[in-house]
Amino acid sequence: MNATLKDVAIRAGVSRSAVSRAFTDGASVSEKMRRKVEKAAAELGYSPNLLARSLTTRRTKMIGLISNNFHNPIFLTVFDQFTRALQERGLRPLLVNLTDETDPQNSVRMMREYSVDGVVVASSTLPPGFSKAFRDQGMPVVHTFGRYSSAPTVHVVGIDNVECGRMAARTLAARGYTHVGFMGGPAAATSTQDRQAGFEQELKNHPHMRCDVSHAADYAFDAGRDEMMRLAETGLAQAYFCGDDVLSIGALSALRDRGFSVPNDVGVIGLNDMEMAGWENIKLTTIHQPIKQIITSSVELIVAMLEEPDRYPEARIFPCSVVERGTLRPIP
Amino acid sequence: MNATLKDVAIRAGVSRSAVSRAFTDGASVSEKMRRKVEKAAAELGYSPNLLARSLTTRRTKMIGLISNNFHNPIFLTVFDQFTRALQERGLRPLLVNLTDETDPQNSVRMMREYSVDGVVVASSTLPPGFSKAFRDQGMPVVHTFGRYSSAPTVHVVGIDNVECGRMAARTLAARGYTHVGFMGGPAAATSTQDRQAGFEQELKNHPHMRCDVSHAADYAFDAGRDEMMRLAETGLAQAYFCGDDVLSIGALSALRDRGFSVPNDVGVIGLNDMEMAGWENIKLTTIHQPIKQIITSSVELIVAMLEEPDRYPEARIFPCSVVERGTLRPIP
DNA sequence: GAATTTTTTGCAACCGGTTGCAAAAATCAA
DNA sequence: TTGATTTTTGCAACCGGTTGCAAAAAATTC
Repeated sequence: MNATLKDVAIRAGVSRSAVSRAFTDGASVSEKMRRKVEKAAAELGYSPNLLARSLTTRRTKMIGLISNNFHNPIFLTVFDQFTRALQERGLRPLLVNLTDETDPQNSVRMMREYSVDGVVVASSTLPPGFSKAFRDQGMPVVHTFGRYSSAPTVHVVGIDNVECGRMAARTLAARGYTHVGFMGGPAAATSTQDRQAGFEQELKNHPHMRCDVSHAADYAFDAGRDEMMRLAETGLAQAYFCGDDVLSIGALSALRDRGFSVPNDVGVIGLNDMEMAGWENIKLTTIHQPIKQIITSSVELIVAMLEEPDRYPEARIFPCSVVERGTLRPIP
Repeated sequence: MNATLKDVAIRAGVSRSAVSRAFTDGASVSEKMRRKVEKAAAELGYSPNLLARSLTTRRTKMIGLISNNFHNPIFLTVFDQFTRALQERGLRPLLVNLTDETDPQNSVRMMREYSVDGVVVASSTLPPGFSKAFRDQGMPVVHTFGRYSSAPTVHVVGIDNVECGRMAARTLAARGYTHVGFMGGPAAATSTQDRQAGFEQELKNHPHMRCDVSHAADYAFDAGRDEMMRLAETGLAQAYFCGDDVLSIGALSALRDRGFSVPNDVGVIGLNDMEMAGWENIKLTTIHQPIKQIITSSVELIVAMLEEPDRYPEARIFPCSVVERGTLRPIP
């Protein structure tokens, strides 16, 4: 059906190797030969089969992009950035949707079956062991939004969630709140655990501050809304650090629904600074996570690993900062 | 590095064909042989290379998933649904991000290079010619959210945008608005053109109604907001049909910002019924598009085409319906 | 113009699988 | 037990490419 190398070779009256060389740059071919081959190829509408090629070159130019969060709008940005950055480098993302699965074995097998050149795990909820499973199979892997560790076994690109927790606590303290709440995402998510740990740790420096802790079932609007509804029944703190913007927006919706004014009655600070956080009808005060830089860096890293698979693991941590909008009361 | 067929064959002391057969179901292998091979394979951690296999079977089990909208949150749902539905059928999506490109030739070549089994074009803005280019190359293709045509040349799954336009006009007419506005997405998008056509067509049945027309630069929050800001300067209609929910939400933000009350001063009706449209602080009246059904159907269709590539083209059109929330004044 | 060096080309083997065909083994019938 | 039939197995060619090596062609040197 589609023209093959052989067809082009016959048409151009040359050997198959010659055609192959004409299509790989850096190969030893004369100008005359290249032109002859290109002409024949154009006439036949030939384009090389990358998968057949990968058999010998051992490069498929495919990168497995694994995620388990298709509910948080932030991930649309994440996919956008990833696909573009990969495409710019001639790579293609093979998308894996992991909903509810945390056992890496299936994914590892699948990625091996497809001979992807590398794997990007884009998730703030999967445990470090997940990405480690790929490394153990000798696959280049980068865990984007993964847990920061001072002794990483796998390349991690993201933020220091513990520090973000601290930052949130400091921000609330500075505004004079004395009874605060941490509303995390799923308790099993590493990002939630770390943000909580940092938050509580910093509060120890402010002994007069009380802290409630609770968790939403998911990093999603509904989960945040439901959890805040529940809290509104049982009694509210003065201000909440929500583990994520989409949770915060859900929480805001619940608060307004219950007749509470934000920030007068209750304050909210989120994390991510997603596009929506800046919308006029939301105006969420939040901690900015530099998504774009994180992803660019992740792609650079995975590309570097293609050249140097045994690269010494590193953690690339990007600083975050508070973006002041309208959901916390001003500094007194 | 990774164990190959040959390694397993040697270890099990059988021929390579035997190993191959043990891994393809329906092949002629004795139970004894299968067990022997599986044991050796397990010991070596072998899993077959799907791409090498695809060379002879001519099936890669990869589906190209092409989209050009990574700004509309609705597409996160779209990707979620697509990846899951494909995965359930043992297929993998190879994601293509098309930002700003409407020439299909590049994409076609790329999809051929990767020998995808089929292509799903998920876009309401790309012209029919785009998906047709794949069909012309003999590739199974489904255009999801594509333009409905009574004589489709390519399989289309989606809604009747013209009818949606009419529906919006009828809804506004029933509420007694006499000066309405159509605020579309990009003028080049087929969905915008069709929605506008239906809208204007229906208004002809209501000669007392006046209609303004304008377009946002993109199907995105900012674009909707900017466009409504502009309209607020030059004079507003009583109610707007916005070509999409995310545009509507942008428009709402602008209206509230400019001090207009919705629905008292200005009414808004959107299209899509995205998750956010139901949020408490938004409560957008909109036309529901059955995304889930559309995608399930799209995947069923592309799977069917793998068996029957020359299947006669069809258009699968799903009905939409108005979801009443809080952004239009009640029927008088 | 011959000898030497460099560049270009084709041969043949290989990448990791599948598959048609015929031989071998197992099963069945008498 | 033998012969016929069915099932299982291995051989070898193939899928669509790449690549090391040696021969051929072109370029350079003297």
